[in-house]
Amino acid sequence: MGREPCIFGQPDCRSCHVFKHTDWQVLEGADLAALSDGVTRREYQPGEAVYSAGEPNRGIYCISGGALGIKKTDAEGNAILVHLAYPGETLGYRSFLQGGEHKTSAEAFEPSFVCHIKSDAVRRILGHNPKLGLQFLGRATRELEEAHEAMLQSSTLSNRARFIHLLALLLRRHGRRGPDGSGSIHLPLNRRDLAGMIGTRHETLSRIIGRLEAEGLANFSGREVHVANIGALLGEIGADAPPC
Amino acid sequence: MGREPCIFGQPDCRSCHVFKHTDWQVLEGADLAALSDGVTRREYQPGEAVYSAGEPNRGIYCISGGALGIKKTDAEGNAILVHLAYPGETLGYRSFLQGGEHKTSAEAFEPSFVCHIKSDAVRRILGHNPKLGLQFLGRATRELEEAHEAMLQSSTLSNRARFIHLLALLLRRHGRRGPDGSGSIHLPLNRRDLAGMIGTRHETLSRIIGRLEAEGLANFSGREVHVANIGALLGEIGADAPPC
DNA sequence: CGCCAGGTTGATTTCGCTCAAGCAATGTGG
DNA sequence: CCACATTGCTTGAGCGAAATCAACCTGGCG
Repeated sequence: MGREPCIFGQPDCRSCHVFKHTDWQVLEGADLAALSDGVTRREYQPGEAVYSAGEPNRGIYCISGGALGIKKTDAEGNAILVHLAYPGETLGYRSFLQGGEHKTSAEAFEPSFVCHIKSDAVRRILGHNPKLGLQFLGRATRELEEAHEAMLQSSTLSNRARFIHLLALLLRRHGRRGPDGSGSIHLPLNRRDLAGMIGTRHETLSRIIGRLEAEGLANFSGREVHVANIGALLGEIGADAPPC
Repeated sequence: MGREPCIFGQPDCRSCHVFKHTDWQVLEGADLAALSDGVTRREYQPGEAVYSAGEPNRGIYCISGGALGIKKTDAEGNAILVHLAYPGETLGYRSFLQGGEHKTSAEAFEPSFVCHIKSDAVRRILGHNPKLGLQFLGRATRELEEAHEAMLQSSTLSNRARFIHLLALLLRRHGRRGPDGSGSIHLPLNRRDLAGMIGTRHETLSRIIGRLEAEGLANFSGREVHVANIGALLGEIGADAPPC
């Protein structure tokens, strides 16, 4: 048989295991019922797109399991990864609100479960319940801050320092950390996407990884990474600054 | 005598000349009155800060005249300009919503008039009128898109191409354009800030400018710029792409 | 077996940063 | 009115980081 991309019926948001971490947690009563009525859950395999840039918006998505990447691509096909999305996050609210096409693509990095919510339902709730809009607003401002932080980093830090930052972040999210300051991780991304996250080419990333291994700071074997001393790794980037 | 930084009393938002371009345009009746009650207008001279990174948020701001720059600075003092703000725009809503300190600084580039709105007033309106929150949400998503666009550009385009983009944008906003495709502008920023907008050093920008002059694409004399053929300038960046 | 995608490595060159000096305009105090 | 500091901008030399082009390796798969 093998895997079939299963489409589930209407799950009930009230009993969803991530409900209290979502933007919808502020809803009650009729709004909550209306939400559940507009929801369909579906599984996505790695590499599969939830939506792609250029498509018209068809509603909003909410992640209930897995990990997704939000990519932006230019006319020449260069792609950067602008965000990693995890369970509880809302996707596609931007194009939903601006009423146009998706400007980014959302792609599963692991087998993921994503709920689709009908436009009508969201629009109706947004129109009379200020709380939901404020939740979205909070999400948007946090993402904006993340983007500004990335802009600052990309113009002040070296590629090497940015990659170390990224690695530390992925270790926190996806990794297993030992009590001795070590950590292991199965990377959810291939080298190209990893390079896209720090705004460089995959060849350059390959060299950076080679250097980190030579210095004994980390072991890479395909997507498996082992870091003996996370503190030493992070010390690297502090030491990048002038010893003033 | 000379100029004194004048603080005006409470202007009436309903009669403000930019009112219909602001986020507040959706307010009516009592909300509008409450807004006007919470407002103070004040003039800022070039270089003066409306708020600075690290300060606690004390309310939000609305620009009624001039031009401001939103800067983000890191620990080493490197600064980038993340946004140019014009009349009608709302400032400081991010830290206001997240309840913390300002993560960016807002600085006048021209003599500017900015209204301050008391936190209480905004919080009260946001709590019961969904429309205002949705306006803010729209603003946040547009800024987010702008930030993502900048991230993509900074990792795919050369400094030269980014500067040409910026120049074209400033020409649209601040410049006078002739019917023959020419354009003139008095730059609202010094070289350092200009460099900060494209994520490079001022020396590098200076060289880029020198090259553009040598190629006859633009004339720079201090902050005065004249472009003979905007089309040719923009053609440059299209031509940067491989002639495939 | 050949093909292909993902990854590594090498050689070369371009780009932009750093450090440093120089220059013009402006302001300041004696 | 002159010596002097200050600020904003430009220029030069040298260097290092990273992009580019290209070859090559590896494991999976029809």
